[in-house]
Amino acid sequence: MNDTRNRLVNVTAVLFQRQGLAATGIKQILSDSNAQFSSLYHHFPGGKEQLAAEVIRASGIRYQELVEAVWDSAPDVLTGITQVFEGAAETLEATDFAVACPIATVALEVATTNEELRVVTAEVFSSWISSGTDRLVAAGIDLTRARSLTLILVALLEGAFILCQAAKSTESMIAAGSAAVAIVSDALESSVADP
Amino acid sequence: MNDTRNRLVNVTAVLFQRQGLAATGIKQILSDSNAQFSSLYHHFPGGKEQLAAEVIRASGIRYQELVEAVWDSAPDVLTGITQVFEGAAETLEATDFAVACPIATVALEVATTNEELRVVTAEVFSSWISSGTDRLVAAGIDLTRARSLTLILVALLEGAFILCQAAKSTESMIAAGSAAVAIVSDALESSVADP
DNA sequence: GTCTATACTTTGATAGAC
DNA sequence: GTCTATCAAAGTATAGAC
Repeated sequence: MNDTRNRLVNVTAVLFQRQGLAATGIKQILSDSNAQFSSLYHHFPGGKEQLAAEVIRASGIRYQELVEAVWDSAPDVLTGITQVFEGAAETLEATDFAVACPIATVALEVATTNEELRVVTAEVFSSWISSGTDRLVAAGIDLTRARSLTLILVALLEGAFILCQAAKSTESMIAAGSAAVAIVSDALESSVADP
Repeated sequence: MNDTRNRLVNVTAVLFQRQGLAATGIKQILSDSNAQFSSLYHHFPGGKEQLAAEVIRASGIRYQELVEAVWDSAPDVLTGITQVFEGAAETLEATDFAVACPIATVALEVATTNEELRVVTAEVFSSWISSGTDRLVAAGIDLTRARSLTLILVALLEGAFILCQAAKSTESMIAAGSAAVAIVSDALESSVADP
C-alpha cells in the first residue's frame, strides 16, 4: 500500500495536520510525495477538494483506531480515559507540539467555507462520538448520559489540544484529563447507585 | 475610530474568524474594507503578518471583555458560567454556526508554522485564563485549583466550538456547559468544606 | 499511469505619480 | 496618505506525448 495514491493521502494528512487546508498547496503535496500533477489528477479527478475529503476520512479513522487501541488495552474505563489524555500529552511533547488532532484545523477552516468538507469532518467527529459512547455504555452508563459524556470528553480533548499547541505546554491536557476522569467517575458511581 | 486602520482590523477579524489566516487574502481584506494597498502597507509596514498580530490581539481582548461582561452580570459564579456557555450556543445558532471562537482557527494554523503569531495567540489565551482564574479565586477557590479549573473551562468551550461548528448543532455546547457547572460546583463545595 | 510543459488566476508586495 | 499600475511568485488545473 505504498503506491502513489497512498503516498499522496499520507503526505497530505501530515501537511493538513500541521498547516491546515488553505496553507497546503498542491505543489507542496506533490513535492513531498514525489508525485506528478498527472498522478494526483488521475487518482483524484476532483482535485484538491476530493483529495482533502479522502484525507479527512483517512485521518479520522486512523486516529479513532489509535484512541480505541489505547482505551481498550486499559484494565478499566477510568484508566483507559486517563491513558488517552496522557498519551495525547506525551505525543505533543515528543513532537514539539506539532502532532495534535489530525483534523481540527481543517474542520475549523471548512466549517463556514466548504459545505461538502464540513460534512466530512462532521462524519468523522460523529464516528468518534459513537465509539466513545459505545464504550461508556458497555461500562454501565445509560445511552443518553454516555453520549453526553462523550461529547464532553471529545470537547475537552480538542480544546486542550488548542491550548497546548498555542502555549507549547501540556498543562491544559493534564487538567483536561483530570476533569475527564472526574466526570466519568461521577457518572459511574451514580450508575451503580441507580441502575 | 472608524478610520481606515480600524476598518482593516475589524474586517480582518471577521474574515479570520470565518476562514482562518491562510484562506484570507489581502485583496479580500482591502475589498471588504474599501481600502487600498497603499493604506494597508502604510498602517502595517510588516504586511499581512503585522496586521494578523494586531487582529489576533484585538479579537482576543474583545472576546475576553464579552465573556467578562456576561460572567460578571450574573448573580453568582455558577450562573455566570452557565450563561457564558448558553450565550455561546445562542450565538452559534443565531449566526448559522459562523461565529464561534475568534482566534481558534488562526491559532491552530500558526501553532507550528509561524512562531511570532503563535506567541500572540498564546498571550491571548493566557489573558483569558488569568481572567477566569481571578474570578474563581474571588469565589473562594484556591489559586492552583482555580487555574486548573479555568484551563478546563476554556478547553471545554473551545472544544465544543469545534464540534458544534462541524456538526451544525449546539448539542456539544450544552453538554460542555453542564460539565463546566458540575466541575466548578464540586470545587466550590470542597472549598467551603475545606477552606 | 506517468512525463513535460503550460494556461490561467490569485497571491503578497512595491513603484512612482499625485 | 492615496491613486493606478505592475511585479515575481505561487496557486489550481489541464494538454498532449509517451
